[in-house]
Amino acid sequence: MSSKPTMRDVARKSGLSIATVSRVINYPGEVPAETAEIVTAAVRYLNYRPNINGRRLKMTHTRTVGVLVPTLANPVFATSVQGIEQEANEEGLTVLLTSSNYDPEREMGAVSALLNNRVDGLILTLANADNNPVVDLLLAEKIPFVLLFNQPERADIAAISVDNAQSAFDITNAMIAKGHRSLVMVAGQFESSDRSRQRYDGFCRALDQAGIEKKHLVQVRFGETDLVEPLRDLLLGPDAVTGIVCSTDMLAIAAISACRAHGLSVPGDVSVGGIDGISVGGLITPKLCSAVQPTQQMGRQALAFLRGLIKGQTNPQSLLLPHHLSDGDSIGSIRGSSRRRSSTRV
Amino acid sequence: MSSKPTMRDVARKSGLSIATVSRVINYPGEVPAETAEIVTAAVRYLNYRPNINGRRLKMTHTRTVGVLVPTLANPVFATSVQGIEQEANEEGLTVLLTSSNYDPEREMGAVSALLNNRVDGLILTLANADNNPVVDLLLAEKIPFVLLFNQPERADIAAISVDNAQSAFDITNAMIAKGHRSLVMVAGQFESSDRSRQRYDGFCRALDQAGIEKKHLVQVRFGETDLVEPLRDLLLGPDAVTGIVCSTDMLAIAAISACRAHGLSVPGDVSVGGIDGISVGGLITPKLCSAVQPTQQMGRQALAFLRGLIKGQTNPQSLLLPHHLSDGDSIGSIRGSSRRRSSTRV
DNA sequence: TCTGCCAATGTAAACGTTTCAAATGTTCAT
DNA sequence: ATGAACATTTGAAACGTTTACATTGGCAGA
Repeated sequence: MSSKPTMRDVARKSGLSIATVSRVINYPGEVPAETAEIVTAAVRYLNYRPNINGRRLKMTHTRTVGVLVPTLANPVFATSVQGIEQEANEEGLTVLLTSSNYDPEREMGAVSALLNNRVDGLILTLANADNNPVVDLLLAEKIPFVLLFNQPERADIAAISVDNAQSAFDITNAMIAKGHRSLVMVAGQFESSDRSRQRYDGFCRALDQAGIEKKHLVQVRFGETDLVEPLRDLLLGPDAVTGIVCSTDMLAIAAISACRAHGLSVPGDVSVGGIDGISVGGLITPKLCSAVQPTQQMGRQALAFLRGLIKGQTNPQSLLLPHHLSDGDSIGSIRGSSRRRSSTRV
Repeated sequence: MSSKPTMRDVARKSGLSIATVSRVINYPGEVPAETAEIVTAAVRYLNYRPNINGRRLKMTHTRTVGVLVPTLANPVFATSVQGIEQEANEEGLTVLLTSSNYDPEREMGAVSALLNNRVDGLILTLANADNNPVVDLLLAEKIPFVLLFNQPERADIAAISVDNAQSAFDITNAMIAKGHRSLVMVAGQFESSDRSRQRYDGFCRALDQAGIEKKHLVQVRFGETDLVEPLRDLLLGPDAVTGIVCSTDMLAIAAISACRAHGLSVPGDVSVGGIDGISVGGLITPKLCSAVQPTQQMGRQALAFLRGLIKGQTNPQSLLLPHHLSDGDSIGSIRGSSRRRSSTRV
């Protein structure tokens, strides 16, 4: 007997029927203690473990949820997955994880694979939530899903996010409040992230409100961490900026590094702010100023939300969680003289 | 017809048998182009997607691998999972991800859940690879598995890792070479990570070789990022250290932060070195000196390795990948005067 | 003793695949 | 015309569960 023991084997061993065994395993309460004991003894003796695939085939639901994130390399997504996992674990749900690498093309393939697995529902962070074929597919097939970090325009889609535009608005304002008038936003490419665009909108709104005309934008491929060249002109050129607003903390950390590489100090010469609130931001020097979102909590919420949808709860609601500005020291007051000196130095 | 279309539906629609449909889907080459066309038309028309659970039940293998990591919050593991995912994706394998949160108790539960899913094999990063009940279970059940980051004592277990002791030895030596004689290692608790212990061993070996008697050790819970108190005495006390070797880069970043909090500069007053080589280490100031392991590559390798075992390749081999020291500037030459000044300053 | 009821257990039919063995058709040399 | 050889296709039996329904037996009430 080399193959794995099945329920039938347990039944034979315990002299009971396969149905009783099944009941002992799934509804322990509905079976007399003695029989349960016999069965569990056989289970232990044979080292039996239920084949979940048999169950999944029979049952209408699989107690499995699919998760799609752009990448695990950015701690903001890794942390959200942690939250999802925790909550899933507590509920005895299995998580199927995939990543798109920010590639809209791969999103469909990944979701397709998840659907083939007959997941009960999905948690997705999409490149672009609006006009997305994946969203259309899911709606058409009536598969419950929750968007995470996306802020779709349509109101009938469940989504958990912070207010992206407002986050960017706030961090930008924090710089403006310190006297900065010449700012650039460093953002991931808009095609790869609607968050990027929304955050850029918030950045622009803040500048507009302050009556600042000049709006610089530097876009980089996702995963790129070398900002030395992309920022050269804006840091050293004739109309050099004094503040860099980054659409993610990862970019902010890279921006600080680039400033240093150009001989500029942060926040002495240039101020830098980020968005996301990844934990490492609080450990580096200067401590990163960021619009912090409750990332892990958002993951948990997303799963809780999804469970509701799976249970049949209708009318998906979007949830905008509050963000807050962290008290870092990567944003400083403008000091015209210091900035001039360092920019002429090169 | 609200329920999902099945293969039977496709067969009916295309006027062919269910067996032919199956063949078109699984072995497209072995079927005349015309019939294939008819079938795929029906598939498209019905929006049919194969139910993987049906297949998994019938087949002996599931084309699914289970992955267990301590946490995704540490980029070193997140990155390795990225590597695993990439390779799995290319092979059309599904990844089931779980995390133990460094808790040995939870390892068994997590692996058990993965086995219930009938994964074809496992990639595990265990708290402690030696005398581990999970390892025993897997060996007993003859489930292929590969350890990642673990360096087990037994030679008959497949494992992919760098040489942990040697990594620590090298980074420690780098400090000694700069004149440091008073060193501490900051490590995660040994019960939660055999890597920690192995790295501590390497640290000790380097000190021994240099004839340094005093071996300081500070152990912290995993996930802990506040080292201000744990390091207070060793940074400010009478026999303050000049160098901190950390068993992970995350700890190293936290250690640098703690030094700053105590008014000490890195590397001016204290040198700090890490192990792992997480990417953010290269972006912060000072650039982190670290014993770098090819994390993502290790993930890919682990999966490639696992595929071999699943295919029946016997005699699992361990693989020690090379590490290298990164050229950072968190390790500086000893400057007795400077160190004294700053330590008396407080 | 019989009836009816209830608790405990068992029987058997799915669930959606894959795949072996068998059936059907087609081609071609004889 | 016959049948061998082959290319296609099909029927049907698993795979390991869950669960509606049937069966069993014990026991209370008459």
